[in-house]
Amino acid sequence: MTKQRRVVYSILLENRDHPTANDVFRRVQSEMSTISLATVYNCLDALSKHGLINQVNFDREPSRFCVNPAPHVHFRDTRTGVIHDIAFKEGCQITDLLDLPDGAEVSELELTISGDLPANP
Amino acid sequence: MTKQRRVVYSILLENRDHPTANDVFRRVQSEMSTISLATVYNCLDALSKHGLINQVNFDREPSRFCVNPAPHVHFRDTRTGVIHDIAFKEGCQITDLLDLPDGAEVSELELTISGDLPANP
DNA sequence: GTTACAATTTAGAATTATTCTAATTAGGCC
DNA sequence: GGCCTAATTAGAATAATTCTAAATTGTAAC
Repeated sequence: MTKQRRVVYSILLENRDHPTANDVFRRVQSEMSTISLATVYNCLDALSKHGLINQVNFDREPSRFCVNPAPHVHFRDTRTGVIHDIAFKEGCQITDLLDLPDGAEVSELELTISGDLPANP
Repeated sequence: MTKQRRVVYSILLENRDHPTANDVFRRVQSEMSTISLATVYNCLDALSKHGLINQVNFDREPSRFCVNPAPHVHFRDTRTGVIHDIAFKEGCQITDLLDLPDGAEVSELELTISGDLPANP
């Protein structure tokens, strides 16, 4: 854990809105003006490799980053653009629903959903 | 349906190995040497918009294209790199497993899995 | 058959998220 | 302090995709 990685991580914890690397860069700059974008990428990568954060990909948009350590999927509200973390229901295993070949071992799984949420009254 | 779109589509039907736009370009070139990469992108986009094909994204790798019209997800065998189409088990709705907010309407859903398949004996 | 029009294709330039490179800096250990 | 490794930095490079403007095609009307 370097100074930069700590700052990047704390910025992510501060506002869990699934920022892009660039968003993170701008936010971190405001409290560590000498940091470079490459470092932000390095830090995000290091944090990701150590399992502290997750990289979230919607289609081919810029990657976003998520500090939620619990297993979950992502739902983008197409009206507002907000990305919500969606938990699994108690005791549910997504792979139980799939016709996976015998012996298949899942190592990574990413589920992204887009759709509409009813406007809050 | 233009000539180019027909060729792109037939190339995809011919070999369902989830090629990238570039793969498609090279294959199409062999029977229509004047086609341009931009056209391949246009065609893939048009076919995709009309629901004939699906764009498949694994992390930030180049998009791949899939002609399987049935609902399914993608499993990449990390050993061979091959991408397999995985069907849902009978009558299974992935969203049933999720704690979606009330009234959420899913319009798109992409599930990608990486893992190991046992080597075939 | 020609003309007019819109949509598509083409080639190449532009964009942009990300990665790479090489040089500098920082931190830990003797 | 000096040494060593890893991390950071700035900027260039990469690569998938999109954009632009000109050329082509196909179609429908006349």
